[in-house]
Amino acid sequence: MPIIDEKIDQVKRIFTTYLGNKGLRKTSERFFILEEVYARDGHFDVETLYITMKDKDHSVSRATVYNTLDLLIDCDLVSRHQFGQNLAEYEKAYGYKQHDHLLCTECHKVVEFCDPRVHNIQKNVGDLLGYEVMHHSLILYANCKKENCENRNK
Amino acid sequence: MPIIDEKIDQVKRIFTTYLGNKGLRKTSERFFILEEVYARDGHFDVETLYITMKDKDHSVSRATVYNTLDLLIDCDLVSRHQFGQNLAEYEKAYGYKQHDHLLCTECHKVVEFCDPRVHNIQKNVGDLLGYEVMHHSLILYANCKKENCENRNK
DNA sequence: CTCGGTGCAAAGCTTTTGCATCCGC
DNA sequence: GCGGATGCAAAAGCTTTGCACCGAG
Repeated sequence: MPIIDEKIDQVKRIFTTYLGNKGLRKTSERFFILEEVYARDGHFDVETLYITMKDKDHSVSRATVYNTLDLLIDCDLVSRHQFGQNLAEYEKAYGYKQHDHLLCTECHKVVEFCDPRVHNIQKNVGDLLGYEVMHHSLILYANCKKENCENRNK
Repeated sequence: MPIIDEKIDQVKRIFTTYLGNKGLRKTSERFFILEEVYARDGHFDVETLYITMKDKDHSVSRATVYNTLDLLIDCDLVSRHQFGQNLAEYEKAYGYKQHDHLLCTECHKVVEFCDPRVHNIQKNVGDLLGYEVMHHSLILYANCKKENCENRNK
């Protein structure tokens, strides 16, 4: 059996357990949304997910999408990013390396990177201030140089 | 003359120069907004600034507030933060130490902190990926422990 | 059978836009 | 006086909410 199938099964088990522990119902809509999220690569917004599911005959309401994504975030299966000013972007989170984002302010390209020092800072600052840091958001705003940016001034 | 007065004069000179260089007009509204921003401590949102100015008989339109804040951000006199999902918060930036934020997810308190390693990461990652990083946003999401948090479950 | 979940549409909120008027240069 | 800036209100866009109906437990 391909690794990808194992992963989605594992994720479904985690979600099932989470729903059980919280006394929440295991509705088909919630699992359709989970499947669609994990079938995607990279970032997506609510509207895109909503349209895709409608096209696939797994239609759910926008309200249910928002509600379910909140649940998935709560059990760490999904992460939310606020790149722009008014549009939340989401991303599957289980089994993928923790990473941060660099945004090009010229062409709006998003590059993912990973630096272990971020985690150290998170830990140290938490200890210093007397907080337990659960997670973080680090965004670098940058200008691409000409040769790196096929979309410049797009 | 108090230091505070020197600072606002300095900031006004910077803004005047910026507007001059860009060929933008030096309107009274723009300087009223600059004054009000620098009279404030900590974070504020557009609506609060708008209401305060209306109460002080320096009434300007919301559109002008948004427009002017964008200019002030462009010349590094103001910084914008996206803490919540739908509300941008702003802060004066000139002459204040660069810092990042820790948010308590229990009581929504915001704590500022400063860690020099963040700047190193910004520089290193930029060099590695071939970007020039202009600025960054780092937010730590944390849980306060009981004794640190007078607002718990507020 | 109960009550939480869903769907739909309307409402809410922040931010942007269009257009007539105003004023810095 | 010209063209950019402002003010106002309407529009836009994402997210939340209210309510009737449905279906998991």
